Amino acid sequence: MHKYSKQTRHLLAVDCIVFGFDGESLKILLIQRGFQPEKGNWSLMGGFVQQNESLDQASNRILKELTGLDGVYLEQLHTFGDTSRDPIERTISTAYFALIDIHKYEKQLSDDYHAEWFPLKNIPGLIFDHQDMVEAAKRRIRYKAALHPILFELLPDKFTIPQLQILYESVFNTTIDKRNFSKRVLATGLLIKLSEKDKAGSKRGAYYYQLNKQNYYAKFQAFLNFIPNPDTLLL
Amino acid sequence: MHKYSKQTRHLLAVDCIVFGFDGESLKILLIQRGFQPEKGNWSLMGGFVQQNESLDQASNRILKELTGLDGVYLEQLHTFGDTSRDPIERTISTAYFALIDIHKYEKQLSDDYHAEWFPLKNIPGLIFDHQDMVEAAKRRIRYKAALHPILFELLPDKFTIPQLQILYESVFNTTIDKRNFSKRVLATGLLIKLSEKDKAGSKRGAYYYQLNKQNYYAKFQAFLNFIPNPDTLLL
DNA sequence: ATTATTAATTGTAAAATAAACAACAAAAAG
DNA sequence: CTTTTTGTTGTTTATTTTACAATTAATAAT
Repeated sequence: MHKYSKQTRHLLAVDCIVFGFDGESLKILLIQRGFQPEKGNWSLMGGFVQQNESLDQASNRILKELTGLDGVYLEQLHTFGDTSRDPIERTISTAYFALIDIHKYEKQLSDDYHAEWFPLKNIPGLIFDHQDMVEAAKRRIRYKAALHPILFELLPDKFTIPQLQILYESVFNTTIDKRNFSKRVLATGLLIKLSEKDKAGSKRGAYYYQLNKQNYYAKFQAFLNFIPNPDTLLL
Repeated sequence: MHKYSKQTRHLLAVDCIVFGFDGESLKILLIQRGFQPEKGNWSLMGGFVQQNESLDQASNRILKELTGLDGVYLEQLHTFGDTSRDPIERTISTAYFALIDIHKYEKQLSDDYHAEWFPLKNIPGLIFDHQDMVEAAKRRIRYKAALHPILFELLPDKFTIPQLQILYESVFNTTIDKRNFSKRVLATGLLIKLSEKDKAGSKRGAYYYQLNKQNYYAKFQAFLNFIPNPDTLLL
């Protein structure tokens, strides 16, 4: 039942870039495409948008179907609409990126699905324009993480400050002074110190911290660096 | 010739939020929708994506068809994909935002087209989810302008520092100290002082400035505030 | 011609923030 | 008990940001 009867209709897809952190480096999740063309080649998790679902619903559904991941941080990135991006038939694709705690789903991913993690610095050739999507996602995650505390989504519920620092250093490909880093993150008021220690990484052990969820939401938007007195802004 | 033969096809639209600045307040451009449903009601500039054009091409074409605007700053904002956003038939729409010098096109817009400028603080009811799109565009322009010098796109080729300040103050809905503001913008190295003055706004007259295009592109990406030593980053 | 008015231009001191820098503590291994 | 390894903490300096007001240039008014 086409009401706008004269208009062309298009194929619409969703592709998901899933970031994970294993304590050493930032990785993304890839699968081998299960159908022609490019069957067997590495690909992002993608699929077509159905008639009765929103883009957000489609991205969640596709991610779950292909990896089992559910209820994770998922955010729309960009829509890729070049006419020849899919050589078979024109398809517009909206890319989403996800941030997950890599260990939380490790077993599930390798047992039930055939997804594999690849370090960002060593990504195989990807189908179509998926390489562009990954690049855009890398830029976005850096951009956003420079202003908002989203990287906590990549860590387990309990984490240590050295772990957090390694994460930041690997996302931004830099090194940060230990003293200044911990001063800085503790000053945000986002962390709650636990009495328990993580003994895995060192002899002495490092204290676990948890996110203060309340402050997390409250401070998520505090970022306008260029503008003086951001508190006086009517947002 | 449908190669992915089993898949549903969708209507795809593009909607453009055009921002302009008249020296006093930030405004957006609206038109009265020319066809049913909602004919005659205020709407963003929108249209359907054709088979043989990319999204970027579609947004440029639609903007030109409906307003005559060509070659302006246009950037993809977000894709709105709720199933019921268009009550007639499901349509996914990718929103773009544009920044233009309002005076440059003032006559053209009112003579040849029936577009009208509305101050951001006084926008009429809009069709469909266009209000959401405008809100998202406002957030994006603030976000981006806090980090990148995009607001210059809203000004004429020659502008004065007081004009620039009013623009920033109106985008961020705040007030800024004159001395600190001019120190700050001049320190960016983005401005070239001209010998000519603008006598319109005051008796004394304010010097015109121009953008230093080279520095503009070079410094556009300099923003990573959270991260120390951004120069050492491998981008 | 003098004075009044208006908006543009410019500098400095104080405060806040960020950067540089190293010693000590805790626990395990030997 | 000594060594080794990694976690934790503080101070000084430099840089950046903020707060704050007098002067200048031009026109308008008398």
